[in-house]
Amino acid sequence: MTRRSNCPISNVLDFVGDKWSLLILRDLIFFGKRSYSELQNSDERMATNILSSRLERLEKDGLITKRADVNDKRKKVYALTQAGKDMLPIMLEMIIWSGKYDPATNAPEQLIDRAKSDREKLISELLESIESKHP
Amino acid sequence: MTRRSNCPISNVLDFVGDKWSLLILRDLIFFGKRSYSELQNSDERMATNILSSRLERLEKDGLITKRADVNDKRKKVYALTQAGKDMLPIMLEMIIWSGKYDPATNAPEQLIDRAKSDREKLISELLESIESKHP
DNA sequence: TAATATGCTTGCAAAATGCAAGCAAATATA
DNA sequence: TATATTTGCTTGCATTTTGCAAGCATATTA
Repeated sequence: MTRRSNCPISNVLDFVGDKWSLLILRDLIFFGKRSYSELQNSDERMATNILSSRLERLEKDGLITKRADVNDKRKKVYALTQAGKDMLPIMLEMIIWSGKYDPATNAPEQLIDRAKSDREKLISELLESIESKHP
Repeated sequence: MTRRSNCPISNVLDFVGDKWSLLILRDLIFFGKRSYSELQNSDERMATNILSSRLERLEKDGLITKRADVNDKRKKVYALTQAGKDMLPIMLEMIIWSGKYDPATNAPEQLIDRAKSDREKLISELLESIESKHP
């Protein structure tokens, strides 16, 4: 989206202020997904054309990268940039919010607790777990 | 938006996953706005029909309340519920992100620094400053 | 060599957004 | 007291975005 103002909140929303972009980043961070088909199979069932356009935009905006898979030439490997990884704290706060207000949340209690009281370590562990999947 | 899954991130996006809702909460928290016309005059210039529909939805979703103004019967007073206030940490993380990646951000350095290293106190101060405006 | 998997694109209908104008009730002004 | 202005919206319409379904080229597997 074109920049609406210099407000730091508005700015983030210009990048990921829609229903899908953060879910793609979530899948890359929390579920270790890397390919198009994996991303397509999330619980929320994003339409394939929307997924395609979001991936394009996230790449253009520097939040993810897209490479060819060396083993399977049909596949592409999607990965987070540092800017994309740095969206994680925003997501953790969302997890905390839902932990408080959504009785039906599927967030594990332990994750919510750690987001509250062991943030920094949780963040490094989650990001390290990505590294191990992107050798 | 209708609930797409039980994911805690998806859940928050179901409430505020659009370009405008969080900016309304921002204006209520950071700028102490309370009336329709004040909300209409943000830098991002939201269309009035969109503002109207978002306020309606935020109220229905329990993130804000709408009362009549006792002094001026034309006016309505919009205020945050606790659930709305609890979106603040999410916004603070957005401020931190923009502080790192947006060279043109208008976020005061002191705010960014405090969001990083003095969060809890910053949160209470911001929320208290709202109280004083909603006596 | 045929079947299947993968990562998309295309076409179209439906929904959401954005713009401009208008409008009733309350208040301020002359 | 009459008129103008402010406030908080609504309405109508054009544009953009989303969602659904089908299709398609290339690469891999059977």
